[in-house]
Amino acid sequence: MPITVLLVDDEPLVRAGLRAVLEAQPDIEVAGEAADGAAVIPLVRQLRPDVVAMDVRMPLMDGIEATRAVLRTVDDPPKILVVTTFENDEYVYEALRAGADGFLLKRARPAEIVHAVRLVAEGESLLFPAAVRSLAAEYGNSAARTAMERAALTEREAAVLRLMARGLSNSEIAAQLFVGTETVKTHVSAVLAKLGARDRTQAVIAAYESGFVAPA
Amino acid sequence: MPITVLLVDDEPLVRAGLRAVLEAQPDIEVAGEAADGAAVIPLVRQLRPDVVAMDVRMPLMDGIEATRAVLRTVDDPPKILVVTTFENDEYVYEALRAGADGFLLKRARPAEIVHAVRLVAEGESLLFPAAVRSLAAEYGNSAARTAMERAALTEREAAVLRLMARGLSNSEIAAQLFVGTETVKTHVSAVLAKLGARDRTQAVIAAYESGFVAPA
DNA sequence: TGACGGTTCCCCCTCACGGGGGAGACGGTC
DNA sequence: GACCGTCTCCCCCGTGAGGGGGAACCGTCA
Repeated sequence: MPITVLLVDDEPLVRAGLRAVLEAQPDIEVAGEAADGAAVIPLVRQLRPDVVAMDVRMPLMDGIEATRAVLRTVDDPPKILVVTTFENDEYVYEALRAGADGFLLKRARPAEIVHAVRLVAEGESLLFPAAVRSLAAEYGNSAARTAMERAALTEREAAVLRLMARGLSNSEIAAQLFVGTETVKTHVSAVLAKLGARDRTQAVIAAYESGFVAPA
Repeated sequence: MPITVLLVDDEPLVRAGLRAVLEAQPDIEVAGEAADGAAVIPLVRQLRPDVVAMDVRMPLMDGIEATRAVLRTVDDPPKILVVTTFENDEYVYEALRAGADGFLLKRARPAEIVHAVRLVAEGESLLFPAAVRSLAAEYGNSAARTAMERAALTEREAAVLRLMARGLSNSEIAAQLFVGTETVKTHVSAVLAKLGARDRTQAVIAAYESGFVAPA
């Protein structure tokens, strides 16, 4: 029998995208959709999906509260796959602490999305960002890796570095993280100091060389 | 004949969503997709779409620059529909100033999305407030590679880019190549223009993503 | 209670960066 | 000869980046 999935996202476009990607698979079936966390519980009770693909950032009730609510009030709850746009979204960590089984980046390729759904359906839990990071680091060169490990970046600094490595300016990073540009500058300075980099270009190079971010 | 649309968004999920929504209409046809602004111009020339649905926030070349580039370099250009998550996204206003014909919120309902495409295709421009979102780069993004291939850097420009990708400043590159810093600046500007990069950091990212330089 | 690290934001300051021009020298091609 | 691309260098100019301070809030932990 197919894996049944409930899609929860406030953007119809994202729901349509997930539906298109998942329904192309013979073993996966989209059982229903919801536009907000508040609608999830009755739908889960009614449809009893195997997996809930849940956006973290939603109006009214976000993915964290919705995750908690589902796990608390439903017997034999579905696996919860948290969907997010940003790496290192602190909402994701909260959702994982709340009991979600894995997370999924919206920029993932269709094949990766399908893979993630199958994995959580089978009871595997997807790697935490930290695990992914250390895994990736094993493939980097050891000098850069140890530099990066010694760096011991905070969550916020790591998030800023990731966005730097995507070519974003300080003000763009600020918009992404919902903070002021002065705050971003503080984090950027901390990253540069910890990595021994003179400017953001050198920091991005270090990120690539250490495997902190990976090319194609 | 159907309205042909080119989708430009860095998130595969959003592209899939737009495609699903638009292709459900008999009079609309998705001619192609691109993950980054840098890939838009050749695709527009090749496919000659009626409408380009373009995300504003993209790595390497954002929707604003891409809009400018298309309008400047293509004869009989397509209508450009800017796609965004946030209302009041200053990027959207910039894109409209750059010559975009309308904008569209990602959280719009499918019917509204279809309506917007039909309207701009007919030559109407729509300017009601709304928004979308999206960001992030597709791993293994072919846009960077093709951008690099199309770039056709001269020997000198390639040499400068290699040194940029080692973290050298303009004056250090100048010393390394035994030329003046003004000369280096000229080459750097040429590299940025050819790669569609906004600054040296984005150029270095493109160099890594395209395999022009490889991590250790 | 107090210390501390992390996050947020503010000030002032300097300067390398990158865009906009222009220009001369060289070598090929038509 | 005229033309074009490449490489070299020059000017002015605005701004984003980054350093050096300081400060407030919060949770943790001793």
